[in-house]
Amino acid sequence: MPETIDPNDFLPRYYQLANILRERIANGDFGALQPIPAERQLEELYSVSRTTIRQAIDLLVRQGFLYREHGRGTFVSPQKLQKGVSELTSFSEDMKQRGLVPGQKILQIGYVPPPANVRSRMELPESCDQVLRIERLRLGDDIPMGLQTSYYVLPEGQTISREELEEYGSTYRILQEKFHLIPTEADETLEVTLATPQEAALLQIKSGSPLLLSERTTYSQYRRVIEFVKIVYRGDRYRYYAKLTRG
Amino acid sequence: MPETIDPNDFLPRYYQLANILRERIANGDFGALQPIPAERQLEELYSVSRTTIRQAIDLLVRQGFLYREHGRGTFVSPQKLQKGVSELTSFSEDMKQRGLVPGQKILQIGYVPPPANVRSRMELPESCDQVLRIERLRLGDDIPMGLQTSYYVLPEGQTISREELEEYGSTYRILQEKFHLIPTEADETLEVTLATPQEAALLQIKSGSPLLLSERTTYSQYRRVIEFVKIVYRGDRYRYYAKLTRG
DNA sequence: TAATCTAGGTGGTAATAACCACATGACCAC
DNA sequence: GTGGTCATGTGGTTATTACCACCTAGATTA
Repeated sequence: MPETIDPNDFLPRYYQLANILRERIANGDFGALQPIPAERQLEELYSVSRTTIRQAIDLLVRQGFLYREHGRGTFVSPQKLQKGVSELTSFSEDMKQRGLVPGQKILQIGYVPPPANVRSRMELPESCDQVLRIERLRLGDDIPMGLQTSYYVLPEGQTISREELEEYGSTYRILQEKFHLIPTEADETLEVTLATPQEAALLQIKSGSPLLLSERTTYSQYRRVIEFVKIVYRGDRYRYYAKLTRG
Repeated sequence: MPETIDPNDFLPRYYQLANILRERIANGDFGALQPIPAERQLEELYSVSRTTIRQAIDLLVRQGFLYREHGRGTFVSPQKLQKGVSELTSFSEDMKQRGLVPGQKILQIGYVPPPANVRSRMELPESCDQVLRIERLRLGDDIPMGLQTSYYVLPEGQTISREELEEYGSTYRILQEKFHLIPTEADETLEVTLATPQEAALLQIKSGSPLLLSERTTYSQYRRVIEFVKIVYRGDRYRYYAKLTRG
């Protein structure tokens, strides 16, 4: 990890600086609740303008690593707040963040005519009569965590095979590496349901057990819908985290 | 609503401009998916620098009203995305956003020694042996939506009376107007539970019905814990919304 | 006709300069 | 002591200028 800023790097300077500072926070160079150097000192330290310094700090503040106090300084957030505001993550990333090994068992994969609710949530035109549907049992440390049904509209003539899915593990990786589609934004709803006998059997719980139902529409960098994902999580194994801000 | 920027206003110019633009979006001056004027045009229109324009737009992008496309322009988000990213709201604000009239029935209010989980979530020191506990039935359009238990540590010698609570309606209003404490950030967890007989009776549902359990620790502008709130929502009446972002 | 180039638009990044608002601590007057 | 004042350091706001990266449409060319 370089500790200086390279003006010729393909990454913008404020982004490089944010990475450097994030690294230094992780290293413990700056302790929790302690101030980082003042903006005008950082100017000298890294030989960039205050504009750039502030852009980097803005980024880290939004990501929850730092907070500012007018007239006092910029400080390192306590550990537990260093999670990022409602970060969009795949199931695999989510599991890793929780310290579990993500896993999956593919139940079904194939093309289907989109159900009405899926059509509506994905803003599909009338003309679209086929979507890719993937149904998977999702595991954390090999224990069933949830049942996931996801729908995709892929670029003309493209598809995802069962083999690819097994190889990559994460659909987000396939979307990015094969189709160059970057999940950028999502709308998610959470509610409560009870397990149907089928769900219960797959999740290894009693029928009628409470489940946390998540439905998410994900958008690409082009503001197009990429996927619609429904996951029912085991109520006894899954807890949802959010960080909220105001102003 | 003024449509020009007053340099002498106590609000910063970028903030005034954000308000003006948000208003114009709401008015339909700029249609969904349509571009707003280019940054260099806005400079002329409102006689402020591009720095200020970009700060205002940044704000509206973070709040979900606009999105940018490099080389093309800045566009108005489709309606459903105009919700703001994981905004920290009080129960009352939440209900209003859903188009319901918030209500409450105060069940209990008084000082108690903090339970262990509350002590831990509020990061209370050993020495703190009394916290204000408020238990309320929360209503939306006069129908029970959830059961809320909240805990507060207030400034020395200060308190909240039942009468104040009934008058103000929202504890967030009391915190801001009486104590000048602004809820700024919160950590929230969501999980599933089943209604106890007591909860069921109050919420007018069957015992054992599924509930959505939210636990939230709220921080003030000084990064101090203000409150810890536990709400159990009726599973059949409440759905949680979140907007997630990446990068 | 179709592919290519190019001018001019858009947002993105960056440096520089100035001044404002808030917090703090040293100092002084009472 | 106590309280006010003020210098100084911090982040907050704003203007100006410049150039880069990307997109689009119209002109140009094969």
